[in-house]
This record gives sequence, C-alpha cells and structure tokens, in this order.
Amino acid sequence: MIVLREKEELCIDIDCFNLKYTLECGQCFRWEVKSSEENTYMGVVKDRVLKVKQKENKIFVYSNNTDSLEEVVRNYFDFNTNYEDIEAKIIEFDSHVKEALSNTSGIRILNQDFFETLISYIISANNNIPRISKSVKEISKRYGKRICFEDKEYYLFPTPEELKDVTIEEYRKCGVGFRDKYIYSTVHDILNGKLDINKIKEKDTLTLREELLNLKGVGPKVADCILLFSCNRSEVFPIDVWVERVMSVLYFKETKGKMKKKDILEYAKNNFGNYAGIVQQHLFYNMREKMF
DNA sequence: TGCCAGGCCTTCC
DNA sequence: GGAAGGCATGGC
Repeated sequence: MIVLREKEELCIDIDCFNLKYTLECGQCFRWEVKSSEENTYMGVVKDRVLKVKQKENKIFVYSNNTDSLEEVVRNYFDFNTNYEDIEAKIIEFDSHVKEALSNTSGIRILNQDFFETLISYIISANNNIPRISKSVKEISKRYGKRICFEDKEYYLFPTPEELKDVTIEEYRKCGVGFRDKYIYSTVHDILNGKLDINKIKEKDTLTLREELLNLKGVGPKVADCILLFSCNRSEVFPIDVWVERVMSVLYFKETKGKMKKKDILEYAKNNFGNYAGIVQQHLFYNMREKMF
C-alpha cells in the first residue's frame, strides 16, 4: 500500500494536443473516462495514478504522487516533441493523410512503459480492445501495487519480479486465454536476462525488433506496436487488419483482396519516412471513428 | 448459433 | 518461405 499524499495540481500549456484522441485512438489500454467531470481521464502511469483534464490548450493534472510530476507527464504524453511541425509536414504527404488529420489532429504517440506495453500487446493478438483492457486490469489488480486516490483503488502494472512466481494457470484466470503461456515465457525470458529491458534505449530499431521477435507471442505487428508506443520509434508502421484494409483501399485501390504486407510496408517507408507510425495512427483512428 | 476480435504458433508442403 | 488451421473467450 503506497501512502496517499496530498494531491496537487499541475497545469501545462500545450498546443497541438487532443487528450481524448490521444487516449482513445487505441494505443493504450488503461485509461478510463471520469464520467463526473468533463473531458477528464483517470489512468495509471509508471508509479502513480493520474487524473488528467483538458480545457482548450491547457492540461490539468492531479496525482497521488507529485515527485517529478511535470517530467513524468511531459515524457508520457510526448509534450517535448513539436507536433505542430510534424502535422504540418505529414499533412503535405497526400490527400488521404490530410483528410484523416482534419478529424484526428492532436493525437500524440505516448511513451508508455516498455514491459506493460509488451505484455499488453501480447494479449492483443486476435483479441478485442475491451477484453485486452480487462485482462491488463486484472493482472494489475492481482499482482501490482495498490494505490488509493480520490477514494478509489488503482493498481500499478506489476514488474517482471512481481510476476516471478505466477503460473500459466494463474495468467489464464486473468482472462488472457491461449496467450497465458506466451506471457509466462516472456516474463521469464526477461527475468533470465534474454532481453534486458534496461538497455532498450541504447539499441537501434532493427536490433530491438529482432530481439522482440524472439519472444513467444510477439510477431511483426506486436513488435512494431511495442516499438512505436513505448520505445519512441516513430518510423515503424504496425500493420493490423484495420491498417491493412485502410491502406489497401486508399493507396492500392484494392477493394476485394488485401495487399501484401510487404508492399504496404514498402509504401509506408518510402512515403511516410520517419513519421510512418504517426501517420498510421491517424489513418487507423480516422477509419475506426467512421465505422463505429 | 456462428462469427469475429489491432496475430501468432505450429505443421506441412 | 509461404499457406492453412488452431487457438480462449466474450460480445453481438
């Protein structure tokens, strides 16, 4: 039980940021709308609970832990990167990106915790977002540290050490289905030093990707999501069924069959370059918002 | 009831 | 190295 500290408020002025789009575009699984307050979300980031509220270009943050709060928030939401410049560049790519951006401007790519993102995206395989969120929440509740904030309980995502003795059967009880053995294997690969999660930042993208692909339950799509959403590699372009559809229709005029992933990757690399991952997120979110 | 969900693993050519 | 089938589980 972490001792509750007096809450404090942090206010950050930030342009080119939309809290709702950023948290609801599908890159993260642990934020919830706070229904009693307008445009406000509750989430667990690193070692603390955050309540984040947006009013125009001001972000208000409350937390149980105010140590280095601004640094944690700025890093997590990628506030130190100039997205006005990025959006100004990618809007010139083509008419499809421009169209998507007209609905999705303000998405930022989060810098999420590596281990949590790794396990979350292993769970994401052949799964749906509500169930992924439910499983991540259950694993946190069973094995993570509890924090009380504003009269509610929250749980940190557990560390590999905290999952040391968890069995495959116990993962299954968290609702992860057949992915139980993948999580078990990955946790122990990390505990045994097969993948050193403290040296992520030092590795180049291709090396890191290869190491991720050596983990059970991590294929190309999951690896790319981890690289994009927790390793600050905006050049990677995760291709799931939705991106495959949107790219096939928009860029290859292919409405019946699907384009080969290899061709889509090639197109993204050549046309979107170092911003491929950001473009992907705008195309993905724009398409999903139109469908649902 | 049957199909699908932000794929991946295994098996088999 | 590419194609096909299986996979837990809940929502529709």
